[in-house]
Amino acid sequence: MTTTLRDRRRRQTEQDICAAALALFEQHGVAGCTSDDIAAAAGVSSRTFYRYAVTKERAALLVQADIEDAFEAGVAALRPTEPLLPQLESLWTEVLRRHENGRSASGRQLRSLYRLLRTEPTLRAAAVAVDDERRAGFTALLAELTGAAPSDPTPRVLVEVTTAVVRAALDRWSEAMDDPATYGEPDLVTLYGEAVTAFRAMTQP
Amino acid sequence: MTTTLRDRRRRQTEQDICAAALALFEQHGVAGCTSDDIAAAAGVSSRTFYRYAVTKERAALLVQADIEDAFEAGVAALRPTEPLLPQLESLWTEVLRRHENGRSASGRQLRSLYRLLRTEPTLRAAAVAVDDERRAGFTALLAELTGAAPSDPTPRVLVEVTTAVVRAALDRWSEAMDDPATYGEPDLVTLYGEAVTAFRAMTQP
DNA sequence: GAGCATTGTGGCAGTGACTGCCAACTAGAC
DNA sequence: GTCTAGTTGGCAGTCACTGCCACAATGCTC
Repeated sequence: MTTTLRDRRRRQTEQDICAAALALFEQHGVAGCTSDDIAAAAGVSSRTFYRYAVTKERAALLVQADIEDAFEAGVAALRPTEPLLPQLESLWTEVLRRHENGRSASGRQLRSLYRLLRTEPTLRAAAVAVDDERRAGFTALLAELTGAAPSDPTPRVLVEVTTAVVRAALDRWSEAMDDPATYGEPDLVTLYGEAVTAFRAMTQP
Repeated sequence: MTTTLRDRRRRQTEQDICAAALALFEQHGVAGCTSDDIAAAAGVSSRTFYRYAVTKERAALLVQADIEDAFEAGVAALRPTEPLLPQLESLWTEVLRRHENGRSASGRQLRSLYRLLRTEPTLRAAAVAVDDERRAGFTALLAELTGAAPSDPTPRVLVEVTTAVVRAALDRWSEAMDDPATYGEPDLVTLYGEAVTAFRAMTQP
């Protein structure tokens, strides 16, 4: 067993905190509950709540850490000599498909989160902030992988643009949950595919 | 005179607050000064400081409001029937050129801000949050302008992608200021041009 | 399985960011 | 001049977050 007891505990309390935050945010709104409330609901002291969550809002964002970890791992496994844009696009497709499962617990939590993002500006602010941090990591990784010169804009543009398309898809996903009339059954992978198509259409007229 | 005295006062204190925030952030770091400090330096009470700045960090971000206002105005003046991507790209070029002036006061403040963004994570978090808010506005405007269906991903993708390229350029700009050895004389418009070139290269292999 | 090193946890006190409320003021309209 | 609406300042209060320290649990080693 490579995972020690401490590791498992750690992951467990992390999940507890995240679940508690999502539940309370949904029930009372972000402004309607305190960090102490979340900590208590997760069965943990206020102090350790902050050790895990760093910020009240970020507690709810822990669900998507897995996704971004998966993407980062995928970036490390790219083939730097072949065209990167299509590789990154199919990597995103793969990652999104694997995590969007509406039947798994984390899949449902992910939906909760993105529903909340539409109505909770402070939560959204936190989300874009962590997103930005992660992007910096992706960019550094990609730059190292391709051996690009530090002044070469390519890695940055690549990361910024591909994540921009993903963001467009995620925003539509959020919207679709509150408004199923306009969209049909909202399926994240499909929405991402449509965003990629729109992207292609606009770059090749 | 269409601008009333109140308007002028308002703009003045806004600039005072912004200038004070930038100065203190540069001198003592964001964590090294309180919102009261900034308010006092701007000659205003703590209460009205928050009325203008909303957030301690956002005080410094008021400099770039002009730029985003200019871009938004430009979006409203686009020709919806012609290809939008090149229009948006030249709009950004235009807007950046007009505001990057290193000799004007606001131009120097803009540089200060972007230098700070590299070293101050909380400031950067606030910056990406306001950026996100503005993008939502751009997207809504563009959607209305083109008369796209609400389920059409095109406006969103368009805004996300074009701003993504700008962000890549701005990040390199920040970096260039602290490291003039790697880059030559950092010129924002040039950097943006290079980012656009990289973008083209990666979409048309 | 006892003892030691490492890591995780809780409690507490303190700082400071932000808000609601109200009272005083000031520009603008007539 | 006066009335109205927008603007400001001063509290007082809440709550997010942090540093510090004592204590507990885990993992390692013999």
